Amino acid sequence: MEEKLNKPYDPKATEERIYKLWEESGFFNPDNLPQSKEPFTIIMPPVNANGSLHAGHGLVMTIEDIMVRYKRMKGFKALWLPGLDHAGFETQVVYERKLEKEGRTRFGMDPEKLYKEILEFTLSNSKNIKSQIRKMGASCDWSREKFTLDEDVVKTVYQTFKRMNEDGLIYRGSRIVSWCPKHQTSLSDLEIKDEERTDNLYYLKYGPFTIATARPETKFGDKYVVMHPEDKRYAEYKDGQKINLEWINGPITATVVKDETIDMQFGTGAMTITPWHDNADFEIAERYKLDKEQIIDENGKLLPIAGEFAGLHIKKARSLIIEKLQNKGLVEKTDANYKHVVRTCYKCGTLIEPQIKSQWFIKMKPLVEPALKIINKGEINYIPEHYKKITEYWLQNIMDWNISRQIVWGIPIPAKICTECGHGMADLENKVSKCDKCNGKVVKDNDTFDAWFSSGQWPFITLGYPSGQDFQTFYPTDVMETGGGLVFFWVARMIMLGLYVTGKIPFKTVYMHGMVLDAKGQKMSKSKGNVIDPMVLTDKYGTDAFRIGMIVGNTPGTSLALAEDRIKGYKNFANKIWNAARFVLQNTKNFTVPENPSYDEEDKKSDEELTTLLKEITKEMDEYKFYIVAEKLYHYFWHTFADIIIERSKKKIAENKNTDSAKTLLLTHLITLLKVLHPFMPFVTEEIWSMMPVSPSQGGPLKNKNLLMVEKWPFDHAQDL
RNA sequence: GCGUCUUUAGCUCAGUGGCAGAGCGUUCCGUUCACAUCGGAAAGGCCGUAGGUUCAAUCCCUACAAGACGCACCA
Repeated sequence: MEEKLNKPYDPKATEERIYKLWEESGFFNPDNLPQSKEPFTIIMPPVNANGSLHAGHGLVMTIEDIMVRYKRMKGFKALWLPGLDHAGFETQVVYERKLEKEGRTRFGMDPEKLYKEILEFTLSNSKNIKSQIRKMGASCDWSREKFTLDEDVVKTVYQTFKRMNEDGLIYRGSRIVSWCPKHQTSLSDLEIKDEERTDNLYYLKYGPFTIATARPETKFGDKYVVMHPEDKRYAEYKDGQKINLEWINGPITATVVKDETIDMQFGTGAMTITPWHDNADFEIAERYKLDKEQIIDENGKLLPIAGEFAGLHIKKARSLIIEKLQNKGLVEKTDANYKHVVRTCYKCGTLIEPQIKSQWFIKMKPLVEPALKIINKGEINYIPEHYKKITEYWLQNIMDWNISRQIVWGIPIPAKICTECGHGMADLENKVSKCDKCNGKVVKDNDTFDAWFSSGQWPFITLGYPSGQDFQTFYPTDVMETGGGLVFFWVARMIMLGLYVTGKIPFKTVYMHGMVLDAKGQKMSKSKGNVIDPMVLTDKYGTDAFRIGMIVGNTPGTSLALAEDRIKGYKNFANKIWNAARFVLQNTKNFTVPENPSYDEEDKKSDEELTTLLKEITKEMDEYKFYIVAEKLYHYFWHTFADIIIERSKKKIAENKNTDSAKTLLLTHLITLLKVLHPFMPFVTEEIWSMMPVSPSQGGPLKNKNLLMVEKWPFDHAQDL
């Protein structure tokens, strides 16, 4: 044992061996925990299987591991269920880039072949991810690991789809969706990035009106001119009035529409609408049952309605159209400094082209109401609290959810579509062969589900809903810990779907961590080149240093500037613990802690101080205030235990005065501190623990020894009462 | 435009209705004795601005400013 206690602590010689020890012990699996009482459950946010762990994952793994290790030591039947995410669109985009590099493209590829290739790609990457999760020290139960495309996951998702369909919560509708012309799929609001741009705003003559537009290339089919009913400038024009006028490709007849949503202050207060390619215009057209016409195809090219411009890409067409309008004398003026926000694909930056598409939608209202009710009642504890307000605000303004994606990498939607009337029917067993509305021919729906639809069901799916034993034992789960950015897209949806499917909340507490930024407080991004790889840091400073460095002072919901120096400082701390332990062990050889230890006065005081600390931090652990516990432990260990208690003991040992008191205090303090530090710095503490002598015949310091990870947390509030 | 958060030491951040805290960094001193990945000491802050509540405000309230993030169909 002594040979192992070399001078500096060496994480590289330790971590892999210790993790193996834990894993082989079986204690990651709550079924194997000794004397466990109530369950404590965390479902790991499924990690994108296609890449590597990033700094944010490092924080996730650390926080969740702290929670689960703490509860395990407190005697709970602690389950942390790991998962991997096929990450539908994300992964497909990564794979498409790979194809591009190889000079291939997914378009025209056999979908089955493409799916197989992506699956292979994902599975080979997932090994990497899993070893990185292990590297972080995550004490999750690998025997319960789930992948978002596992057979039973798909089965449950289908059941939910079917049930929602039967309950009338799902409809297939021709609605305007956000279409990425590059990736050839519709996207959810999450997958869209707003970008501020300065463009030309053209003032065009439209008969007696002047209309302002930034997108003249969409205007071919515009035959409605809309204005506010109270706009005095246009009082002479009546709702429904027809006006003949000269337009881009010749004379047309326009119809006047009066609508209150028009902003009289903007432009000229009059506008024409393009319902097929604009959300607002679509809404207006829906309200008044106006015609809708497609102008731009799925690739971003103009359709025959554009006349001589047909087949041109809209990017090229704009200037040509303006040129023609100018020649016709229809351009009144151009404002070159028009600042506005455009919507782009968050992956490729391509301008989103709204299109009307037939897709599956979920009616959100009936799902929102019960969710709002329970959130309002405070049945879900939000940390930090203001996320509750944010959630309520969002839920009150929610729109129906488009769950269809035109990509292969995902769970296929089990449905048939009528080729004649467009009606869609859920078809889990592949039995539907005729349209149940018009008796027409049907084809299989080729779309896949939005990955959030399945991950929104994650807490109960992973636990084997509806009949699994785990579902009975571990659901509702205790904590959902994830990034603040996912509060709507994932957390709110899990609450709604959890309530809908199981009738119960999916988790009692939502813990949201902030973003991990670079040392200067900038968002990390590949293009900026400021991405910090957690694996580089753990390799350099050790996982324990990385973990506690991510935690100290990092309050929930607040972003964290990750400076390397910060981690470096905690490497020194790991070493400090190591050396203090060496001192204690070397100086207490052949010493036995007496049954009823008696301390001298100052040692007694120190012993009481530790109890006070334990009381405080246990309360703070229960309140999820890890940032303060970590700091207190750091401080106490270094500046009280090492600087005061150890220094004091040196004198006593040298003078051979009150040595029993000193040695007892050293050992009991070390044992206790190792335990409470363990959730934060599991490797170094477990390693030292393995070297603590067991002397059963002499009654101490440890009568028998388990792994530190399943030792009892040294303070219990219940005893305190 | 709406919403949420932030503003405290050079940097990153805790914190409390009653002389302002930590880590890192800086300066000075110290190498046998667990650890130089160390020890000892020190410097350093009108707690964003302006009002208000209070015996007392960095903390509570109001306005403003700056920044971050989220939401939104302004053509």
